Amino acid sequence: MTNKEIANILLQIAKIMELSGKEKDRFRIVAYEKASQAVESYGEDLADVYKRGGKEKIMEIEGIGESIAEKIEELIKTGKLKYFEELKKEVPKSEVEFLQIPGIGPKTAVVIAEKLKAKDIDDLEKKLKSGAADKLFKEKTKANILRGIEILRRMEGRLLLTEAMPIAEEVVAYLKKVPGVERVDPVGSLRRWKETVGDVDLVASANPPAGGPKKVIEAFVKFPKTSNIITQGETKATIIHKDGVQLDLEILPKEKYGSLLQHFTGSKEHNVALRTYAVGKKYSVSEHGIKNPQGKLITCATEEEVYKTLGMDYIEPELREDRGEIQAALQHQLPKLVELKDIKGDLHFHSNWSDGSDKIEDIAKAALRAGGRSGPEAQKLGYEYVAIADHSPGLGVAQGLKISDFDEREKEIEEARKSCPKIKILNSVEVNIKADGSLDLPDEFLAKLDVVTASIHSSFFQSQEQITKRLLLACANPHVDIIGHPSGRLLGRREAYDVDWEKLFQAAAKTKTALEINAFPDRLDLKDSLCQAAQKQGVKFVICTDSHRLEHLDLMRFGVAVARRGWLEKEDIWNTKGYEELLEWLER
DNA sequence: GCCGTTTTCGGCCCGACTGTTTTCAGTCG
Repeated sequence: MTNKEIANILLQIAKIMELSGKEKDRFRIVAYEKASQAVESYGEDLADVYKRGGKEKIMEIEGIGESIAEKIEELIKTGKLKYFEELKKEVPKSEVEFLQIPGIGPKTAVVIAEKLKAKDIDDLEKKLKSGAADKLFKEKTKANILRGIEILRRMEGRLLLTEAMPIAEEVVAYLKKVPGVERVDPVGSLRRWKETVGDVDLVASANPPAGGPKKVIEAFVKFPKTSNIITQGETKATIIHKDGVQLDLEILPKEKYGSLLQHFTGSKEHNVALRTYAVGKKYSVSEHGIKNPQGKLITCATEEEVYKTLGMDYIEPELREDRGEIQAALQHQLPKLVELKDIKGDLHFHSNWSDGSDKIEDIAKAALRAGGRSGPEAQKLGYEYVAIADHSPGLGVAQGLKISDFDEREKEIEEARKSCPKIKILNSVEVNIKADGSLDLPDEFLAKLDVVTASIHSSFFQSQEQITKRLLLACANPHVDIIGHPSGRLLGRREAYDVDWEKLFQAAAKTKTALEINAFPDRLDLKDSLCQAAQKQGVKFVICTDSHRLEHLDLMRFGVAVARRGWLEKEDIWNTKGYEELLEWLER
């Protein structure tokens, strides 16, 4: 039973309690919701935690007490939960389904099921459109529900961060040129660099003399790539970008900008935790400011003031997920997060020898020139090194190289080294970890290479035992330096393979094998919460782009974002080291 | 149900918007 499955059952319990209306204590419901979130974002599999320390160990997780720990125990042991099975009988399945529709809460869900007798969302939509629901809902409510259904269907394909960010940046750049605009900031999950986002939310402040909020809104809806204006008010507007993304802009008053920016950035969980802490200190935090114990409202023009007023260090947006950042901010123990400018090289680039599209010399020049940085920095800072890591023979689909090909390729690397002496070109491979855990290149050959990344590209659905064994064998191989995309997940397409993370982290730490944070858009693998868990075990990382084209070098910032969300510092990451120090690690 | 430098009992974040029952319940972020 995975954390996700356990979390889902806990959430279902909360929903059924709400729907049945029998549970008068709403905090009991909230407790299940919180526990669900705690389980879902927990870095290690609870089944493993249970194996190590039983129920008591599970109770150590914030938000899980004795009662819920017992339920988790039953789920892990039997795969079932009697309490849940009984509870499910209390409400029809359709009601739980209706709750997914934005704008519909428990009360309305019950009305839809009992009075309208809708069987499912499709049936509900039909009844709303045919007029069968007219007695129950007036026009606006009907339209509201239909819109909710549409949003739900669109939500099924949330945007990848790597798709949403460039759109947001383009709009921000556009708005910054509008007269009177002082500040523009992306907010929400986008500002926290979460791996997927729903809509693109932006906030801005404007100077009245130049026309004020209204003028800015007018400019916003005229953004050249607008396909549709949904709403346009005095201070707020929503447009649809021509490639289908919804963009929201809200103009905020300057004097409260900090409080509002903080509020809209979230996460919800972070804000709840922040407010809860504040209450303990007799403060009250809202988007309008902070009421001190004397009842005086302190307005915050900057986010820094918000945290400072509460006696905390400033918390970077990437950390605002309620994973201990508030406690750390109070104790001045927040990590100094790694930054893009710390990255000194990329260790995962596919050339046209395998499935990449570029010559080695061109890769070297591009890495030297831009070094994964876009914008003004790109001109100044280049990488010190880049590793050409083509696929090994086993990967037929990606034109993996035979040993003789690698020898040929080495000649081209030598030539590129001569024509491009300012950057170190490392002779590398992304070698396959086969189903039995062996590698598809012999050790004698791997020994000749500068750096070796080992990755799983086949037999994804083996048992946890099998998969873990493969990864442990790869770590134990003295020639393997990096485990590539350790979980194998593809966002929106494939679940991670089933790994015993605890064991992998221990092995990686012991053998000084780095885990890759793969910056490719639908990977972002190892994911943030696992990075955090691994770092605690002493694991080191590399952040690599897995580039197949020159422009993929720019993806580095998304890998860095994952590392930052995983609380990683410069010291945790090998490719922040200069070439000499990198060699020391590689020759360990 | 969870949790504790005020507490093992008695709290649990806060405010805005929406539709409509026109004074507030329901939902959201």
